[in-house]
Amino acid sequence: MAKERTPRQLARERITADLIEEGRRQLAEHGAAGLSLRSVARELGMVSSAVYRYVESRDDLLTRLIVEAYDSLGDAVEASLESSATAAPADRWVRAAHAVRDWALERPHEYFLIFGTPVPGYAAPEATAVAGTRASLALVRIVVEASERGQVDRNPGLPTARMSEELTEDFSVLRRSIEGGDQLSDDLLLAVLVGWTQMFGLVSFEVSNQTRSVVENHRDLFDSAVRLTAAQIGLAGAN
Amino acid sequence: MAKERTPRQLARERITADLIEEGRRQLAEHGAAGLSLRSVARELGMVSSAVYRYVESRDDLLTRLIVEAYDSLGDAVEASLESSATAAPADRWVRAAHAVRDWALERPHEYFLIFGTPVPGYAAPEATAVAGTRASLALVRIVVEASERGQVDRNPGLPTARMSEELTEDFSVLRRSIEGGDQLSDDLLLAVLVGWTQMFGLVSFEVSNQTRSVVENHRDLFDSAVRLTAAQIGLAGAN
DNA sequence: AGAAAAGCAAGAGCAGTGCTCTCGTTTTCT
DNA sequence: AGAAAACGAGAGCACTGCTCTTGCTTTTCT
Repeated sequence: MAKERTPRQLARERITADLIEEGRRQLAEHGAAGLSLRSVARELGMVSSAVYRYVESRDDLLTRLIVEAYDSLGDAVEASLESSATAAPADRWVRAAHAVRDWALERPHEYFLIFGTPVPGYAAPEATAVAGTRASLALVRIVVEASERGQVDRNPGLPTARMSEELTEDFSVLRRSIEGGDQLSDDLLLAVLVGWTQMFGLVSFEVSNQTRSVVENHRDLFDSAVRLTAAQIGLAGAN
Repeated sequence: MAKERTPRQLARERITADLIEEGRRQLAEHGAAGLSLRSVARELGMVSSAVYRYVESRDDLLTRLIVEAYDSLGDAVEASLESSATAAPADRWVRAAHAVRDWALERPHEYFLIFGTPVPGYAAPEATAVAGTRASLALVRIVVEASERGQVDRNPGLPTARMSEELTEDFSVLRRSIEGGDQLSDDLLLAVLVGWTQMFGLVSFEVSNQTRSVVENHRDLFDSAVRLTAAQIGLAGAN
């Protein structure tokens, strides 16, 4: 019961990988709308019907590319997290945010694949749901770890907002799904969610060129913005 | 030299309007990817080549729909602004934000047309740039008017973030392009931008179902979130 | 080892798309 | 009234995703 793979299986794996690779190439160049199975087949020197042996449909290929993109983004953010393990929480937050932004600017099409318009008839399979949370979880972890080290200082001047009972109930559930989530008070959790959505909102705006008439130095704006959200969360080292 | 329109011109206007109307219908139902000129023609009982008398291309039709969407969103937010003229600034902010959210949830496809993936070969014409800023400007106006009435209270406890010289220079330019922009200090302007991107970020997440596993009561979360950003901006009436 | 089964590449074909061009017809302008 | 412009219809091109059939090869079962 060894794990020997027959030549055919090996070939299959190689061809499938080539397919995805070429798909990723075309996606990066022309965007999701410009990804064509026929063109992928052509580029790989096979006839169009042959690719259906390896990929169920165009949507299937797209789904794999989405998962890949999620993983790639997750890798980038987690790498940032590790490299900043000893830094001040606020700096960790800022650096992780920059990791997201850099990643997005480098691969706008892949970013849109994740955070843009749900492609064709959408309904992104649940497969993506797992991989999809890595980047977000990484951001949360910064706050959790900071809190555990007593490096979250929510002084009384920090603004808060009232929440409905239903929302605090939701927060209880959410907290339980986060490792070390009991570190996060309702106020803190809300601030984190706000910071989280703020960051992705700004990245989205920038990647889709929606901030072009607002500012010239996008990087500086982003830096100050996430630095501000770090302060609003109460992360130590924000000033 | 009266402005009498010939029957043909009248028919042209009517048909063009019908075309856009049917396009909007299909967009709302199937999304931008599912918008087909041939299908629009079919639905209107004309042959596919005929629509090219009224619309240059598929992208042209899409562009008109984008402009329409921008205008529709702008209308919605400005209407909210007027209806809340006498309310506390923080409440105006929250209500305007809900206007955006409600609008987006009602027409997700049109929302994505504006804030989602740049459709096909993107390069949204400059025509959209004008209409595009209305909703954002409305939010800014809330803060400007609040400031003019002395209803912005940036007490010393409010977090801030340092900015580069280039960014403050950008802010100077930006300020001049805003009516009453001299009301907005650097810190305030940054807070507004952060609140602005936060709001759209959260709406985007919700419309694209990215918050499904985070919370159940999305409306409550949104409400508390924008209420918090109102407080972070320093709008009076946030507590 | 030999037969059956499964996997595979290739081609033809279907239905759909955006878009162009031509050809009569109708409307408008001079 | 005659010239010019606008129009609807149709055919056609190049492209897409996807299916089905046809032979051939590899793997697996007996």
